[in-house]
Amino acid sequence: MKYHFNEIEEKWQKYWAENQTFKAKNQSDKPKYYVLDMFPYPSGAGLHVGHPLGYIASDIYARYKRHKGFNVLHPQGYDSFGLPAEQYAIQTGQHPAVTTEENIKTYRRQLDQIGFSFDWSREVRTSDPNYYKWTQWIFIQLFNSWYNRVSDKAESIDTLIAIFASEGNAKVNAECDDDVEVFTAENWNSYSSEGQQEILLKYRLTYLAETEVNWCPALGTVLANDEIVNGVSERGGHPVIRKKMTQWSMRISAYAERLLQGLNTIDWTDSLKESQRNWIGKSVGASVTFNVKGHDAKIDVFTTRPDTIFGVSFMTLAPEHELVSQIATDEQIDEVNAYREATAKRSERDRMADVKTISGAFTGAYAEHPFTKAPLPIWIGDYVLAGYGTGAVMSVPCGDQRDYDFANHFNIAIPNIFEGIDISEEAFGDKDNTVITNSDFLNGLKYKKAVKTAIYELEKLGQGEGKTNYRLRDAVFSRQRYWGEPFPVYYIKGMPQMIDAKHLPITLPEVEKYLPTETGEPPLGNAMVWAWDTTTHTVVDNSKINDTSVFPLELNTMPGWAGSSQYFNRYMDPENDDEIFSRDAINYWQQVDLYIGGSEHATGHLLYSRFWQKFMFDLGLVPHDEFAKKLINQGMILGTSAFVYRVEDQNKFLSKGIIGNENVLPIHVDVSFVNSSDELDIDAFKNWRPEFKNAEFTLENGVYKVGRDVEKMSKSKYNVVNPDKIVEDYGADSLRLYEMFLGPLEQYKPWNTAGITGVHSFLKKLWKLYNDDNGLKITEAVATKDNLKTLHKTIKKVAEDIENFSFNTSVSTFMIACNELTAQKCTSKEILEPLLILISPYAPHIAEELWSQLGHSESISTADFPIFDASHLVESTKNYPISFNGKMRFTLELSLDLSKDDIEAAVMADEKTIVQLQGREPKKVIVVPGKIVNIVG
RNA sequence: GCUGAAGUGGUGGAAUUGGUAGACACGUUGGACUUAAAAUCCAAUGUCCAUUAGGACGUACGGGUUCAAGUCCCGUCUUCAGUACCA
Repeated sequence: MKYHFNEIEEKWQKYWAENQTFKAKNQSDKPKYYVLDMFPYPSGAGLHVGHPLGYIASDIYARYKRHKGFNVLHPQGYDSFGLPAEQYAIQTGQHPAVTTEENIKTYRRQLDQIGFSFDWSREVRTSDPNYYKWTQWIFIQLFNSWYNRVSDKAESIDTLIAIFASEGNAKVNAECDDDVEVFTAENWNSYSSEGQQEILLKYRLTYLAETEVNWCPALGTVLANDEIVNGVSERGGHPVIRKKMTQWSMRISAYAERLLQGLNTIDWTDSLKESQRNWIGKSVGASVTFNVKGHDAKIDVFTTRPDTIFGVSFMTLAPEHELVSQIATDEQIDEVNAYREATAKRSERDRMADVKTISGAFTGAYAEHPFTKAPLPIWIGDYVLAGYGTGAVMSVPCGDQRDYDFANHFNIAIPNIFEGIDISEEAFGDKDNTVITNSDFLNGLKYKKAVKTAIYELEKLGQGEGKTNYRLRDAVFSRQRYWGEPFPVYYIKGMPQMIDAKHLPITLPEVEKYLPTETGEPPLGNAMVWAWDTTTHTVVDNSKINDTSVFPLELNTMPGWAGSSQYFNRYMDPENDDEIFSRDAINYWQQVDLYIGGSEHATGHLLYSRFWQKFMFDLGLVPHDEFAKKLINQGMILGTSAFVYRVEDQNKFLSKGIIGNENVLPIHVDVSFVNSSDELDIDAFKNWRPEFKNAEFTLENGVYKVGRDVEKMSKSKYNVVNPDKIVEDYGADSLRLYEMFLGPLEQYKPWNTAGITGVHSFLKKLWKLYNDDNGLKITEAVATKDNLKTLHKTIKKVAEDIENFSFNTSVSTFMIACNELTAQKCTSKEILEPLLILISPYAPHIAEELWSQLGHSESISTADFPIFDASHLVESTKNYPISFNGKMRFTLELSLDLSKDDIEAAVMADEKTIVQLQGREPKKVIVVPGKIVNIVG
């Protein structure tokens, strides 16, 4: 019988689906294990060979864990809200739900043909109302919570209201807006309901506030910081400007310290943890208050170097700083305004690109040094960012290069406070190797002591205190889009009200157009039925709005990360209509044991999810405040693009090797037109596009050679390789093995279809090990010593590889085992049966087929992983004399229960001692004459 | 600039973590089978010297530790990724 992979794979995929082989139960005698993939956004282009890489790895691990006796949860779903479906809808009028459904079908077909062991009965889709009901529910929980710094966790807003009503807010230590005023219990009780709501909004974990946001005019929406790359939008690369808008925000900053500390408790990659640490951006220092001369105004600054307080010679404010217009003098106001306008016009990108040019303006005002009372000129400059710290700095030119350059440029004094340091050329930024001088009470102190002393003195003066600052900003949660979760929010007199959770979900309304309205409202402004009736608790026609019982609903929708911030918990109990998940389900599955996904989500999804998980932990909903114990970043599979070279202004193409001094333009050409020797199929190319129909080619050695380059796989680069084709030609098992064989999981590596013949011929050889022309050739023959050795070294290596996620090397191990057993003419069932179990996580279809041929009626996935027996690896005693540097050296490979002392004694007695074999694991003893150097193993 | 990862044949990559560098695969070359091609199988394949036997060199570069270094230490260079006027 021949290896008909297409038939075999179809057969077993059908079998798995019909028998629900991989359905996980929410209780079991077995230990649980939760393996999760980052769920995909179902794009219209379908999957390319790069997408399944992580899924294959997690599938291998999940199948391995099943063999190892675990009850494995391995679900999959779709992150199905998002921009592309909406933009397609804008262009075509097609409802995003329709395109999304189509795309999901394609994805599902493509995923199924690779043979994943997903439990599809637990599928979730973020755009499904039964799912986003719970996204809305969490939003309501966040709205109804505040962050108590004393207990260091989120608490119900009711506890805060009780405190306000009994003692006011003076003693409350909460994470809240900066501008809350102090009030007493009497004040509170005298406020109107709206007044109270307005105050509470400043404390809630999700709040409505006028914030400066990243506005992308081309996309017509705001973006979170992590959605902006190099000053342009991550999607589409459109310019982004700063704009003030009223938006929902998430008070993630309340969790900054816990998000930072939590990193120490989870097994995630160092680079990813480092990214999150940088994003959170903790810095320890002090806040210092400077009085402005002749004004009531005070300037608060944050500094990490309070020890350099006597080196301050001026102040710099961000141009956008709110004090600027107040304090600028009449003489300077024109210059100041001109400068502010000039910087406002510059886009984020310009400002980032142009960091070398020093610019600024003098406000004419002076601040007062807290200790010396000396006047300090107040400048504005765009090197100070409005969005970081307080948007103002105390400038210490001798200790900070930017302040130094600014002072130099505008001829401001540069006092030196570092003993014996020359600052005539540049600032001195090193904090550890000097002593402070010219600094009154700090004279003679070193950095650490000076910082403490400075903070102590500032506190005594009431003009400063020790402070920790975080770069992490609150996350904007409103998007001016159609295809996202609607907020469960309506407005009474402009104040947001939550819809009671029992009336969820609030489903997306139908709209005629997916664009913003003519008045600039978000797309939901086009909806005709989008008002909340508080008597019937239903969404009703807008015309019924009367501001007594029917009110307008929120027009924004939630951002892409809303739906992905809790999906991993929902998989535990996805059908539950009464709760987000049952207590039993979460207590059973606890948290994700292994999460595999791309590192591009480091500061987005992975940070927001940790935030929501911690919040849900505070509410007592989940047993762990980290959602994923271990996380692995799979690398990306890159495409190998091909180029043809067109002579400038002509329809002539030069083969790669003969390009001389001509000006040629490289053009991406579809990789399917090129063979493995980089030769172009000229006819296919000519038929590709009309403009190439009459193209002329200059060949080398009779062929046209293309150029090659490794790039990200993308439609526009014509380097996409479709897994459908690979599965058709070589089978899913070959695809799975080859993706693993390509290299280490975490690494970025180029795809090269040519190499797949290696793993494919391995599968054919494997098949032949079990079958010949007469059918199955397995016998009950007793395994030979060599057979057993091959099997057990394979068991050992494969188990180690899977535990270490070194899937690439196990593929080699299988090939070696297969070759060895073929050479040994092994037909023994005793060997070949366990071998199948080893291979089945990697190549499940062929393993299932051969397994059933061996007479099993149950799926191979129910089989136990073979047990490793080291005794089969034991060699007869060997004694290798190796000449080294004129000395004799021995490497004894042995297996023994002898202690190190026994070996030592034996070797010391006689250099050529042969130690009798007695035990299990082989050991290697490195010996030089008279001395044991090392015992390995 | 800072942070992190990495640098091994023509190529993708192994190397039990200090113990025979280049496993395994692709590619290339030669051979077998075939009318022929495909498929399959066999052999060779780090570089240099040598007819052979064999020898020398070799893991980005320069030093060091060690009986022993791709692996550890110091310095230099290069590449990739993230981040960036963060006070």
